[in-house]
Amino acid sequence: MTLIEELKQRGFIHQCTNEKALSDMLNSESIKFYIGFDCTAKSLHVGSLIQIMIMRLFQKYGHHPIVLIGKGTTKIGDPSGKDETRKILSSKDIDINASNLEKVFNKFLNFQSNNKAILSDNSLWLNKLNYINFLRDYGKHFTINKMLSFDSVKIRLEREQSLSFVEFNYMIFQAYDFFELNERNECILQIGGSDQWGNIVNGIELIRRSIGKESFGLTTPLLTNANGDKMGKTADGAIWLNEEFFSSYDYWQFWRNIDDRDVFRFLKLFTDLPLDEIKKIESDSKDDINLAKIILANHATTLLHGKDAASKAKKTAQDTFSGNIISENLPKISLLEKEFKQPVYIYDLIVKIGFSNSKSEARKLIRGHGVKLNQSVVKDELDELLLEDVSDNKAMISVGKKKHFIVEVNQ
RNA sequence: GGAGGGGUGCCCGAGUGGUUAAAGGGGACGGGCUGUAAACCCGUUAGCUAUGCUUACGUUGGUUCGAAUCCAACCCCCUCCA
Repeated sequence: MTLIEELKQRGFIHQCTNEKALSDMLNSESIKFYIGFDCTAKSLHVGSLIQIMIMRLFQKYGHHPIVLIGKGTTKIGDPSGKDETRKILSSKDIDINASNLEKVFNKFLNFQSNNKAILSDNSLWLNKLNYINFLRDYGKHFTINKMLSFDSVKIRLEREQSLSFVEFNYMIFQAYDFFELNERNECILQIGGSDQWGNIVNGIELIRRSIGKESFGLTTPLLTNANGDKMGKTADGAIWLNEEFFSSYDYWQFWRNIDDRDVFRFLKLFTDLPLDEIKKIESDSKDDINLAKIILANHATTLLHGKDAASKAKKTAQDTFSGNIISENLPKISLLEKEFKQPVYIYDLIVKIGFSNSKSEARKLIRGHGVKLNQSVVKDELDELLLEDVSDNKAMISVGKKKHFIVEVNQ
């Protein structure tokens, strides 16, 4: 099977420029390609995972991924998919975010092999641009007429929301990134989400117009779940990929709880399992789709957090959902016995562990019968945790059906 | 610089002097049903030292017994003109 065939069967391709020529090239030589990641957030989230997985697959077929960290473009802010101006981040925050991103790429890509992945950063060239020279050399290749026709711009204008000149320039810089990578690293392909199509095509055209070379673009579908919602965001926030912001257990749970209709699509996108094996899983799990969800959760978690974390998460889930076993791996609060001289309010503990943002919220949860102490519903919002609730030094408090934590009491 | 329109809770959006912590919708969370699913039904959706108190309708000040609502100044956004 060729790379393009596998990409298609797994559902990675949304649009592609000159597919025939690209496909021939991918089959005959090892190429360099890039995907850009801005560092506007403290971590990547699941929404970027499809981009990471496609890089992984390309690398498996012998191609060189270039991970372009957008330290330069982050200073501007991509208007695509945003209906309001982004906050301007300080250089320090950008650096912190960038290093968090790098940690994740290290898990998915190989930075050592022959066709090793390369990390690049567009502030290398963007920071030293000279405005006049830049406009003369590259600005002439862009027409306002065309720029105005881009969705990212059109939507802002239609909604009568302001689009600053700074943001308006984003697409030019992204096009220029491609040009620079083409010059520096012979990068001939840019991949991105479907919302990046316009920006990618701009880069291809800039390369063609300024130096007459052909380059390629490929977009992945915008990842939505079966309800059509953008993937990766929940009320608590995004499904972060860095463990310090989103635990491996929660990550496992995220995949375990995926919509039925998404399971096999996601197995193809987010695991390394061969396609025929996925087909087999599909027929094996006809009677119990939850088996397939567990496989998905195991594999997706293994890729990001490792095998141990995945099996630990699985075990924790089995323990907590199947019975009364209190799993060791749940989040924990430690208290001393003498602290029980003062009332230990259950709502306070819920806030402490981070399952609720305020005491009021925690109390409302209790009022709505959403909180359990050792499997039985807490009836009064002012109920305290008492020493007699603690057996074997432990008590378990549950918020909803899925969030649990342990209170450990020591002498 | 001129003329006009606008800024309401997580988001959209109603409200033009009084039981308005603010209709309605969306989202999210909790409960029920289930399979840790979807759909559906119900509830919650500012904070706190909690049956009361404190914040809240761009900002600041004013009028009033009482303001998201009226007045003034300022800030920001949009449209048109220069």
